[in-house]
Amino acid sequence: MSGHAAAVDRLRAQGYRMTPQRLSVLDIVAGRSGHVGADEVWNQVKAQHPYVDLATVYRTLQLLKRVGVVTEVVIGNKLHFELTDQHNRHHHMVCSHCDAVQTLSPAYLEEFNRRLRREFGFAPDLGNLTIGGACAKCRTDTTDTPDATE
Amino acid sequence: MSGHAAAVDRLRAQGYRMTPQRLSVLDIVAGRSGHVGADEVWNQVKAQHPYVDLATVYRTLQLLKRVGVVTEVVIGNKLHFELTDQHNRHHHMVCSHCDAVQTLSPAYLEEFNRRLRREFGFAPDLGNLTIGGACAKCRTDTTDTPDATE
DNA sequence: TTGGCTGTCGCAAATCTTGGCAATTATATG
DNA sequence: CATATAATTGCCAAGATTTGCGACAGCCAA
Repeated sequence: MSGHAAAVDRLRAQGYRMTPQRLSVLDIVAGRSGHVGADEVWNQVKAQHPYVDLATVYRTLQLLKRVGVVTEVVIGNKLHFELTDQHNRHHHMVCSHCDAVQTLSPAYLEEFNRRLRREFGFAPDLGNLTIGGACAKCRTDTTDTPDATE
Repeated sequence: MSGHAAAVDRLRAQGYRMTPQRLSVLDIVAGRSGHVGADEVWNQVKAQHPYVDLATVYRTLQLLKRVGVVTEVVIGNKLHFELTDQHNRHHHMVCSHCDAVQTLSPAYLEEFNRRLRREFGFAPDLGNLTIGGACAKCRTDTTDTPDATE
């Protein structure tokens, strides 16, 4: 409940409104420690508001993402979302073999971030950065060591 | 035609076959300096083989990607592909406002790559890395400076 | 309060991508 | 060159996500 007031403010500040549907979506994402799939969010939303459409859930998640309240993580072919934690920002390493997700401190990319801004004027949105690859476990499991790693 | 022989060898070496469809897809991607959308590939493939299915194009592109012949770039919500240039590897910076694409030397991520392997045993597939964000032009155009940049 | 403007929603259709399955074809072998 | 076999294709449909649109609701001005 605490974080919701802030989210409402953020929406209002940009001319958006807080609706029951949006509150519900926010509740569900906020109620998780990790990330949630869009479909999962929908299922839970329907428990409270059976009439809510899946499109609304998607739109809401994209909205919350745009406003900075939630963060999008691409896992496999599906979109997942998690509450943006201002005090514990992190990136994601997703194993393309087993879809396992590890978090990564932004410290690892600070220098990189600065260089992109300085040298290209490009402001990377690393909040949405997801790094694909092979996790330690799957690397030993598979015979074909992916060397397209550069 | 020159690069194709190498591609054929790569496929054969892993037990795959070279079919007219695959050759056609390869031709088209190779005929571009930049990246091509899957649909665009399909349209051009159909000019030569009208019966080819879109699914085949997607499967072929994924195959060529797996073998390392082409590289996948996510632009907007669509998949694009380009010929993998062994001698000029690069990453992509995609502006989320105007979908402009800039290339980035892998040198910028060498240190990062090494740390991930060393500290996590995670082998990042940076060949597929695409960094979203706001390009220099769009940053000045937009009023809402995206600070969710971390 | 009454309009009017704008943001939202539900619904349906469209778009992009992937998967199942039977028919077809590339390739090694005799 | 004919044959066997496994890879590949086409076709179809499903899954995931986005978009267009008409209806509706909140909010500000008069």
